[in-house]
Amino acid sequence: MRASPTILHLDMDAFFAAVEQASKPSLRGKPVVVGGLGPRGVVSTASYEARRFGVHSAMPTAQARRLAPNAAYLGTRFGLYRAISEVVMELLHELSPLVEPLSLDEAFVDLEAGEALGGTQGGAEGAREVGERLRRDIAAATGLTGSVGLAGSKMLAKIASEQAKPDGLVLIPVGTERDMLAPLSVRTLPGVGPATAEVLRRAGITTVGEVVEAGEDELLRLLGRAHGTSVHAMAHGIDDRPVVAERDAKSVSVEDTYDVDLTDRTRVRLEVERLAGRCVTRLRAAGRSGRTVVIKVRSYDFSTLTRSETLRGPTDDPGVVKEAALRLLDGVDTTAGVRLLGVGVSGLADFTQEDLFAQAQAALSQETADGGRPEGAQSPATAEEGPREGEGPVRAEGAAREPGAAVEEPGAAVPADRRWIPGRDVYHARYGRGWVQGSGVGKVTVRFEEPDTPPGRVRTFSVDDPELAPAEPRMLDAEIAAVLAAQSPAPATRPKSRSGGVGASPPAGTSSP
DNA sequence: TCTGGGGTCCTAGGACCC
DNA sequence: TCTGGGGTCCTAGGACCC
Repeated sequence: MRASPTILHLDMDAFFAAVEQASKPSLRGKPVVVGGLGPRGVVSTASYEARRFGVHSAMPTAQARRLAPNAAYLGTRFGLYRAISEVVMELLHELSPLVEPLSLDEAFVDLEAGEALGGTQGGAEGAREVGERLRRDIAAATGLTGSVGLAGSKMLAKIASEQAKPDGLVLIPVGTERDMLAPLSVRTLPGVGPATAEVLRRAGITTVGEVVEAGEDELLRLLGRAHGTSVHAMAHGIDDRPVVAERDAKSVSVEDTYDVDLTDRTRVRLEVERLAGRCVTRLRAAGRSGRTVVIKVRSYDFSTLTRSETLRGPTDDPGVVKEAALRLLDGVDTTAGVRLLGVGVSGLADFTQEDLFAQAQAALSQETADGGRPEGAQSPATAEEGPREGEGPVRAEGAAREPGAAVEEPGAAVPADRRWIPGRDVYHARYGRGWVQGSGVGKVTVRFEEPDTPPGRVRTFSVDDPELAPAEPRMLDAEIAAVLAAQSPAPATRPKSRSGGVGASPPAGTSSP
């Protein structure tokens, strides 16, 4: 605990939903729900208007639709959120070099490590001024609101920003934290989720004050060594965790939940291969390699198991990871039906240039020897495959394509850029820019408006109207536009025009020779 | 009303080693 | 002579977070 409230926590308000409202004038002030739109989708973010109906994050979208049938339901657009997040994070870096992002919309800043407080200031009022200025700068740059918490520790700064929501700032003066914490629910403490809260509740502990009263011995008995110690300290307002700028990822994983349970073993194997390919694509994009391959299988009844295998050395070879994943799958019974499959790699190491070069050489020579693509070679189709933002994986069993068929034979399924996901930006040759409001039975409904126009009107077209095409997101701010332009073409900004659709170039080294 | 996707950290048992 | 004992790696599962 430091002497001044110099740890800042920023939390953007209903971030994904707020971005959608900023880019869609007709949705401002209206209930908006962003998340998975399929039959098994869940809510990522609900706007404050939608929360009034009881809709919240992690709720099944089907349940949200019953609670708020008139809300706008939109798929996620991570490329756009990432671009805006980058601009916000840059503003944080102007305060201090010590910025710890927790997600796209949340970060800690250690103000003591920066210049923002100035030489003589440094006290509570200096920190408050920095926080208020930050909120103004964020609003000016993005049109969005964020809430700021300031305190002498991470935990308290985060509690403060929660109390500040929406669109506010709360500073917890150093020295007042114990009294402030005492009446709060144990769920307020970081690391206390549903399971821990239930253990504590059965022991008659529901508030932070009661945790303090229980004493450390009792907590250790109830929660075990590591957890008990941590909960005990947090309840006393003791939290010395430093703000840590950049941490290397320790694992990379990819998973898909299927709209309909998979039972066909061939299809299950095919999906595991595709997931392994996508996982390695991300691994290589990060310049990493990994030694342990993990698969995850969630059954029809939601029971979940993992199987892992540690290789003799780290790899970023898709063939090696696919083989390992399939080997692991061999030991799993999937006949009753699986709803989710996942593939991950952990035990990450940095791959050197030499390693990459040696691997490319090996792959090349093996290909020559085989007279074909080595199993390890990344096929363009595999790199290109995978669900776009806001949609689930391939719809249902039976829709399986041959591996590699996606690019060469786009007719095999509805092409990604012809699936009209609600919320996506589109361009119509006659009516201009707009966004997909809904689609079904061969029709797509588009609202023609842009961030800087008045609310627009709606028109309906055939889903294969040749004059209608997907469009890149557009935001007013020049800086956000620049970030968007820089990241395009990139997988995150899919979909785009058909000619550019193949432009999601795999990272260097993964394209086929 | 059935429950996403991407992560992190912790625990616990068995293998293996000295 | 039924049991050492500590350290490390691997595997599986679970809680938690956004």
